[in-house]
Amino acid sequence: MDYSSWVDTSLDLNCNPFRGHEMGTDGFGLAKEMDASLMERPRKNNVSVKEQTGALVEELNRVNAENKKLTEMLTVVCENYNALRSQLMEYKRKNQDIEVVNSKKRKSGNSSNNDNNVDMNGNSESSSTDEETPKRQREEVIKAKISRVYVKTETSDTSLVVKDGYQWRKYGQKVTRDNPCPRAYFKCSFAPSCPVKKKVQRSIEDQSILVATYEGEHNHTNAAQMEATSGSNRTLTLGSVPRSTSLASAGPTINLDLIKSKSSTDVKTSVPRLDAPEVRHFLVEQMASSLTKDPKFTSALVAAISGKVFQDNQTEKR
DNA sequence: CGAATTTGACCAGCGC
DNA sequence: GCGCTGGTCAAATTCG
Repeated sequence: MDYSSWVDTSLDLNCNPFRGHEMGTDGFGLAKEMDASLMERPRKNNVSVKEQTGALVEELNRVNAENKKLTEMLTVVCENYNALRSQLMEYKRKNQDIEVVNSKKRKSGNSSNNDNNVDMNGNSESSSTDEETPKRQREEVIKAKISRVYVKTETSDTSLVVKDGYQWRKYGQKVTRDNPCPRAYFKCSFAPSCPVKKKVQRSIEDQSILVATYEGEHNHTNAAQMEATSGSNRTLTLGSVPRSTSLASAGPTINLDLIKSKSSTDVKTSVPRLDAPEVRHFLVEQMASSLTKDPKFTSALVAAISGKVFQDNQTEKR
């Protein structure tokens, strides 16, 4: 059975490791169990309504327990992620200091695609005491807000499109020296005044991975935030430019806003509230759509309903 | 027909 | 100064 389409909303959480058979790691074992119980129900003609109600209540309790467990696991995952991230920040900062000393000769404005020399605190290192024009200062501010996102795609997919919830207009494409795959240049077209640019190029090591480099900060709200509740967009981006470096699977990605967290001390404030009504609503919709998209679930539902109807007809005739 | 994309030309920065 | 390279512009083309 292919549950891959369900993985999207379950975040790969194995919510119920105790139920062994065929559960996989999709976190939707419960749905399948309900499914099975629905299938069984018509056969149990002698089961009274009371017993059925009791079973349903029991099932509901299990759903609640599982939901609680999922929430707890999600919280733990978020906490672990934050801890790891702050460690990574610390490590990068230390590396940065060393690298800056080694590369003082380099001009500050020369940042190629493979240049990882970006201060995560939003400060661009400049050792020169030259007078700086406002234009140059502005450029440095923009360049300081650089983030990179890795998106895994199908190798057959030749388009350089990274769905991140924003609207982009392609304004150029170039083959660069260090990578035979062309690099595409995008500008944010959601707001005319938005200064954010995006470069997308396939990774030279793994051509199935798209490397999207964001420059600048959006000065408007995210289009995905507006579309999220409609359920049409499977990408949930909370906040502005995704600051995190993520290796997403082919398909939907969940980008968490990390740009506002300048230090590890305020990391918690940047984590989206999982109990926020918007997020809950979105998750519920995604889960519902995941269920309805599965043909086996719908066919089982149809079988269960028709079985129930058939059963009712039989009892009425008696 | 308007919007989006493509693509060759152009420009600026850098190294030699 | 010249060539190379990355980035941007804008006319041409394609697409919905």
